[in-house]
Amino acid sequence: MQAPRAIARYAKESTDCSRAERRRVVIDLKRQMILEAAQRVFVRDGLTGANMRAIAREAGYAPSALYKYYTSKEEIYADLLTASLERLRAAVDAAAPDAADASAALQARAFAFFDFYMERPRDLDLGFYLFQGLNPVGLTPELDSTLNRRLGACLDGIRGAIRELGASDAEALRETTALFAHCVGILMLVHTGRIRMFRQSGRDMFRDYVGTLLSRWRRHVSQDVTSK
Amino acid sequence: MQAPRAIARYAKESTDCSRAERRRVVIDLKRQMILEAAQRVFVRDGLTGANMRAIAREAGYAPSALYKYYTSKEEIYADLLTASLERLRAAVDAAAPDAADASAALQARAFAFFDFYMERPRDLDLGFYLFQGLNPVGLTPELDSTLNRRLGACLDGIRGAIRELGASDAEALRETTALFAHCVGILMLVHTGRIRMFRQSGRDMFRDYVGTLLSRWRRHVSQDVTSK
Amino acid sequence: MQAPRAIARYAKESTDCSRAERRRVVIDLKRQMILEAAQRVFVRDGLTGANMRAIAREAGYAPSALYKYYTSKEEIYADLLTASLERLRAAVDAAAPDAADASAALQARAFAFFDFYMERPRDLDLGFYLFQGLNPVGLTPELDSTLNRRLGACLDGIRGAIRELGASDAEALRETTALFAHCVGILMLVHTGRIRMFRQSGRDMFRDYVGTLLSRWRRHVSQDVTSK
Amino acid sequence: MQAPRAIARYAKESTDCSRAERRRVVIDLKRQMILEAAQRVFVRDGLTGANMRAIAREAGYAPSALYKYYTSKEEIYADLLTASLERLRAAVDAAAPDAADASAALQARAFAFFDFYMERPRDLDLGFYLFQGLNPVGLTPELDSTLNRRLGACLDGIRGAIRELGASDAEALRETTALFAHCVGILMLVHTGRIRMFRQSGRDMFRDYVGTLLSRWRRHVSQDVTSK
DNA sequence: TATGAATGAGTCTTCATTCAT
DNA sequence: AATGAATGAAGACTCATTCAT
Repeated sequence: MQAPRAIARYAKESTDCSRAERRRVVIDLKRQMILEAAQRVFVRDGLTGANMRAIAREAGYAPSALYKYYTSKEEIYADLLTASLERLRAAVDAAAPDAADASAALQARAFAFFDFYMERPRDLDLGFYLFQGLNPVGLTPELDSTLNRRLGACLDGIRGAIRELGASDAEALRETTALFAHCVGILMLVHTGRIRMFRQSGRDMFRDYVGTLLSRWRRHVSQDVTSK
Repeated sequence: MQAPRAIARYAKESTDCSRAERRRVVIDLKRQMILEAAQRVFVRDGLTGANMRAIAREAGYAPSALYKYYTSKEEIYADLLTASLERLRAAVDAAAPDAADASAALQARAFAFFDFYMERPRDLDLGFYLFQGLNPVGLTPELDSTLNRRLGACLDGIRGAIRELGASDAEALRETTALFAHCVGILMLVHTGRIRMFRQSGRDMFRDYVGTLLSRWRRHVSQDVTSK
Repeated sequence: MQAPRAIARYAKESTDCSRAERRRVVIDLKRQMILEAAQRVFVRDGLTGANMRAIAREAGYAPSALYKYYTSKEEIYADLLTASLERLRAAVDAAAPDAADASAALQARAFAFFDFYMERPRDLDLGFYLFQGLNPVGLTPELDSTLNRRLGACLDGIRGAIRELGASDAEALRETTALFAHCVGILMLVHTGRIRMFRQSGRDMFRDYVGTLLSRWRRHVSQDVTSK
Repeated sequence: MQAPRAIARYAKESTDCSRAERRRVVIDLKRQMILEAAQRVFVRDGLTGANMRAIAREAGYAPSALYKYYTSKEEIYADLLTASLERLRAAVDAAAPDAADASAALQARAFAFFDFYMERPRDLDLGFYLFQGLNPVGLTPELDSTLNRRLGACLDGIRGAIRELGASDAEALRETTALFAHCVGILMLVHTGRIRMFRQSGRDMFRDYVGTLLSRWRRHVSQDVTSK
């Protein structure tokens, strides 16, 4: 599925045909295929079930072959999260491509974010595992900042929309952070099943929060308008 | 820490000196000490590092000796969380013993809750692990509902205060759940270090949230007053 | 507390009152009680389930207390088999107390033997375990010959009856051995469930064998008679 | 012993040299070698001593390496018994290839059976252990019936010979079962050393039994002849 | 006399990883 | 480029036994 795409990408992008370049592309392709296998295993068996054997089997490789493309399990996990964040960004960006109305854009993007994890508990797992449980070997400072940047990119659209609603840069950042935290909190509750104990709906709760957020800044906007 | 307390408890509570009673107390004490060792291992090495061998070593036992006091690893984990929730409850209850002012009580309790986990990231870990990752063997329905009840008890004071501010039962439950979620979300951000990326302070964020919550219901109260 | 009671019991049973003797009696009594507990555990849980913990629990002792009366698990097992063989002998002896008719006596005793093990698979287990699997520590030459003697005593009645049917000492021994072997073989088949595969009844097979044996020596008798 | 044979078998049987085929053969060979190591450990240390560590050591492997070839200890045990029964069948079949004379064939096969176990007490152990003590995990109904069939096959030749001597199907089955039981019983006596106590020779006893059996059915045959 | 505490050797099994080919 | 073979460290847990009290 992905492979032909990668080939296509290669055909398009690569004009020079140096041997090293070709090799690089093939390796990237294989890494991609391994990653997709890992993703399938992850979705199927979760964190505990996703071991090198299982990933290798799913990828059609012997376990040892994986080490040609990834130096450790942690590296695969890290790449998996990177890809996950990439998909998240795509989902959020796709939510409000033409941000005519800041308020609508904010809502659309926030829900895109929320729903992405709501529907993909394994991606949430992965994020938490990597962001906190990852082996020192795996979580290099470089990787950490890369992941940060990717996560930040996912939230940029939301922050932009809040700014458009009249918030300063600092305010927008604070609100975005709070929104992110609230989102994460609700997702944890849902994901661990604790939400049942409160007899609430995660999505309704998130809607409430976004509603409050919007009203806060819409009022602000009108006040601004009024004050002019 | 705990050991002297346990001894003190014994001295206070136990007036009869029956052998069985005495033995029970000693066993409880040892369980407590093992638990504390487990807690230390947990704090030092996290979830993955907290295996029976490490706990035994920390407690000064051979691994097999632990099984006199706990029938399985999961049981230790479960007790660890139970104790953690108990400490949490004590912290929250101690925060506003005489709830003269509902608003002040809410604030005090909410911050007690927040600060407890803020200062004890491993307790948070533990809660998440147990609430989601615990072995089917360990997380019996009974244990699950016990843990739920304990967590609920921690939040009861907060819910009560919100009700006193004029919220209905259902509203108070929703607000409490949202507060809990927000709290959890911020703690995750802090705990995973992601908060740095947003250049925010977790505690300030939480203060903001509680402030908004308070103003929402204080206004409500005054509206109530006005409407009368 | 215990002493007076023990003395009273002893006063009934024993006539000489030396301290050492008294102690001996008490120890034997306790050994007996432990043995009975072990027997119950054995019947309930089989060879694999019969560990020191279980035996101690059943006997109302702490595991370590057992070592005052038995120096090892193997010793308990050995005593268990000794007692089992004793019961077997009682059963066989009780089968034909007044051996008027040698043929009837043989039949009665043989079936007593067979049925004893037929109804008590655990005793069979025990016998095989001890006779073959016992730790070198447990199976001393003395014990071995004791067990042999006890087993021999169980078969004496049968051997005597065969002799009465006209067999010489050597012939009677050979026939008894063969009968014993046949009996053991059938019991193994029954006990392991293999008999089902042959769609036969263990008891019928044994009856056939005894029938053949009887006819062989009854004929012999009549031939003797005829030749006179 | 077996290894060269396995290689020879490969050389003979395998004309196609596909990689998979070759690999299959090597794996079979290694399994065979592990099996032989297990067999040696069994013979040396008996059932209780034959644990994975010991087998691995004997085979020149690390314990974990065995799991490439066998998924569990029980599987090794099962294979061991299967191979044992296979060797037994070969021994019995080789005993009277051209069954010209039913009486001679019966004798030859019966003794082949008897001698096989007489010379290999551990195979007997193994059989009993597996047929009764095997873990539920290991003794699946399929395995059970396979083992039954293999054991049955070993006795088919004997049963056939008895039938040729004039017994009906049912009679032949009964006699075969009885012969098997007798054989097992004697072997147990020999194997546990109890036979010494009776001062008999196991082989002589078995000869007697077979003699009686033969005379019973030979007479039958002549009676048949006479009645014609 | 009996106990509770504790141990250490042992059980099977899993898994990430290495290395010669 | 890929593999199969193999490893070693680690996992939880059991059990007979010892010893101070």
